[in-house]
Amino acid sequence: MLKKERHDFIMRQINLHNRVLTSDLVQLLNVSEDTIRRDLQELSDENLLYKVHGGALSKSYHSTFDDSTVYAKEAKIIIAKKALSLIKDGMFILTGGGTTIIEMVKQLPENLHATFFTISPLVAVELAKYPRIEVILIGGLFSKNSQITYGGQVISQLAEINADLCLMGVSAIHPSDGLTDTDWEINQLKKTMLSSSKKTAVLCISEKLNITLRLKVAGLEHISYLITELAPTDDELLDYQTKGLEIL
Amino acid sequence: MLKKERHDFIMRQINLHNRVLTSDLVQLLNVSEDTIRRDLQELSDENLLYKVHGGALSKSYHSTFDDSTVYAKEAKIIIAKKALSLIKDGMFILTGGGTTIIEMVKQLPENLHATFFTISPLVAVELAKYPRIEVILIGGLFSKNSQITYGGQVISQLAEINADLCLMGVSAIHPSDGLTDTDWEINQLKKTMLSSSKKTAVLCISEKLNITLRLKVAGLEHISYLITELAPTDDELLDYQTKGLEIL
DNA sequence: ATTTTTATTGCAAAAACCTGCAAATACCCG
DNA sequence: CGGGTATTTGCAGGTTTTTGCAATAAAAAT
Repeated sequence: MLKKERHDFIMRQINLHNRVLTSDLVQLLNVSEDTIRRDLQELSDENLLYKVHGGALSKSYHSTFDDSTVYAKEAKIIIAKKALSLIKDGMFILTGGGTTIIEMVKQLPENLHATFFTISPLVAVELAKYPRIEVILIGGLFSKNSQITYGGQVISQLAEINADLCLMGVSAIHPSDGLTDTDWEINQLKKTMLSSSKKTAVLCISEKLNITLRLKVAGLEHISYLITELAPTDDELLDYQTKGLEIL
Repeated sequence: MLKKERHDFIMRQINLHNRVLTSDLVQLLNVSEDTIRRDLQELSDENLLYKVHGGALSKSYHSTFDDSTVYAKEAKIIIAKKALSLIKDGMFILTGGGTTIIEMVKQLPENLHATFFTISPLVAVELAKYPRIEVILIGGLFSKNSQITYGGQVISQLAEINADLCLMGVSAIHPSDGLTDTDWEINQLKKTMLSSSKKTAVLCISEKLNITLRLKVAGLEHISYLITELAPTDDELLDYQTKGLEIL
């Protein structure tokens, strides 16, 4: 293998996973550690990556996407980890958009083998980093605010899907009012997503609990799992425990 | 064996495998290393391949990702500005993916009023920043390599569109061989895009000129505009000027 | 504090490269 | 046809690049 090809390979790995380990590259490329280290050094000299002990990191990831930009990131990672327990190899999974979902996607196990349907381009891009995941992006009008596709075309495509699990972020959830939202289009969309999946998990940080908005999406009886960053026994979740959904 | 034949052989190897090793060529062509080296040097001088230590690489196989580098970014901005002259208020525009297209989108006038169809989530996200642009993301299978949607669903949706203008990046273009590519799915896609638009503009940095890849997308007669970073009168473009397309 | 892992440095062998040169071949023109 | 010129090719040599190894330093991990 030519050196330039090795460099390209390394950069591809970095762009894909945002990081790369020296030891992995040694195996993958079948050369000595020294060679890899020198490659990383050269790429680092060219400002293409950020070299650290043990490997290298994507430059863009660390300069532009600062951790602080994602609100409540800690909480979202906890939620993501819980959601993972619902995901099994071979599943058909439908996801919405939103930062919580994206955070979850980033936590997926490297070798998960599954099929994802999504209405979020950003989720699709994240999912594409996993070699064994098949990604189907549902197209249609693109919403500037929520960065997801919506509208009749999306809904009619969703209607044809029958997923094992739907992972959905929400704007508001309430013990008796259920899921609610403010945007009519998004509302329609979420209803359709619910009916296109055998089970639905709602991912939601605790500050969205006990809020009711204008438009009703669905009652809690249509939700299978509620996932927050709190312990399932937390006081704040008491009111939800009797509603027939499983709290993670 | 004649020198020209050797050159052709080498170019075939390159177009086929995207790379070639000096040592392999020595064996295959049964000549000395020096001869091969000289051949590669000459082909490199003619801008037909990319010479590296140990062999040579296809120029089109410049791995897609290098956004932190300013690699050809200047050129892409020039291209983008030229492309803008084709875009008018009220148009229906179809775009592919790729860094050149994204760069172009970033240069759009703030208040452009138009409808964009795209198969690239990243392009959609960029377009969504413009308040008066309507964005329709065409959904389907999502390609991990090229970060665009593809497959039957995309094609059948494209078939229903009739855009005023199609803006397309390319892998390779050649005066007589026209547009070519390496991936069959992408190939199908591009063909459909061409037939879904009244006019087509090809955006392409000059290093992709005069390259032929395995699969034919379309002859130059199906292209309306060729946009590179070079002046329309540049020598490198001479061969294209007689082909009935407009060079910007 | 000790062990393990990862980095750095210098070195040497192998591979690839370049330059100049000369033999062989092809080409041109009277 | 034949002599002169130009091109092509392989070779000899010296140079550069690449790569793995060993010894040592530095950083994590325990």
